[in-house]
Amino acid sequence: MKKTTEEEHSQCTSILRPVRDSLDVLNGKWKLPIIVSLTFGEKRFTDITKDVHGITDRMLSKELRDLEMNGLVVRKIQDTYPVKVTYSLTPHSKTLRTVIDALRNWGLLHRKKLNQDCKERKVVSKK
Amino acid sequence: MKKTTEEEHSQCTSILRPVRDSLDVLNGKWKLPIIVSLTFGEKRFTDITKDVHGITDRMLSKELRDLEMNGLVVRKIQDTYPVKVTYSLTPHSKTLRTVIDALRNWGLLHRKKLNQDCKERKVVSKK
DNA sequence: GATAGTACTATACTAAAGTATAGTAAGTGC
DNA sequence: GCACTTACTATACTTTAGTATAGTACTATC
Repeated sequence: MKKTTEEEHSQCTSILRPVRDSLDVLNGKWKLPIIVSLTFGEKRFTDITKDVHGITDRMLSKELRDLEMNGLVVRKIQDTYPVKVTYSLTPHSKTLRTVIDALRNWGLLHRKKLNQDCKERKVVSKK
Repeated sequence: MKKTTEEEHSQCTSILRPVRDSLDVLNGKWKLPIIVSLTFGEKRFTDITKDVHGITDRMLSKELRDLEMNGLVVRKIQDTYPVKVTYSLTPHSKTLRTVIDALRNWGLLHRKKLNQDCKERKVVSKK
């Protein structure tokens, strides 16, 4: 095996830095799913809970606050009676589209792979 | 605001399912950085720690085991004296390239955005 | 013989993420 | 007046992620 060069190492960190910046903002089980839900237009609190199966009110409340602070989600209060609260994406969070598409495609690929491996194992065990 | 239609909801879950499949495998602070490090060829334990700043031995050990179980990393033991252990990507984990590229680009964009917002705030505060 | 490197594991801990359950203050519909 | 909805918050808890520090068994090198 060849030794890791200085060049290679600095090339590596030039990828790692922005990747970790992204992960810092998007980490956890819920943030991206919430954003996916909001790509279909502005939604109310309970509408999001219906899309994102399994999330609790507490988590959704917390994650929406986080996303708002990071400039990825806007909270709007319409002062009708009763008060309506809606959440929507910012232009900035719409640039996450490519990330979501990539994760989606890879998720599909990964599941396919798992099924394939599973089949192969069955064939082997029949011998 | 228009009501969420059934159609929209099922379209949403068709994206959400694979995205969450991906997140289940890739979650946490370290897995993707480790994979990025290994995209530059097979590496030894300490080489990875040098790339991925801040990771502890314990975490790297655990995450490599996780990745191996998920078929994303291969562990090879060369029975030379002393024993050499190397880690490398599988063909399957190489398909993560698009995910990594997307996260990298978004990370760069996000940092740019933060700097911009920071400047604007400075201008405002000068008034 | 001392020091350093490799590839870890062990132990103990903190912090963050996530879950479960309940409650509230407002209004709507019957 | 009663059940129901909306948009949450509060409290308490468990689980997972991550950190800190030390140790081991081996070899290599000075």
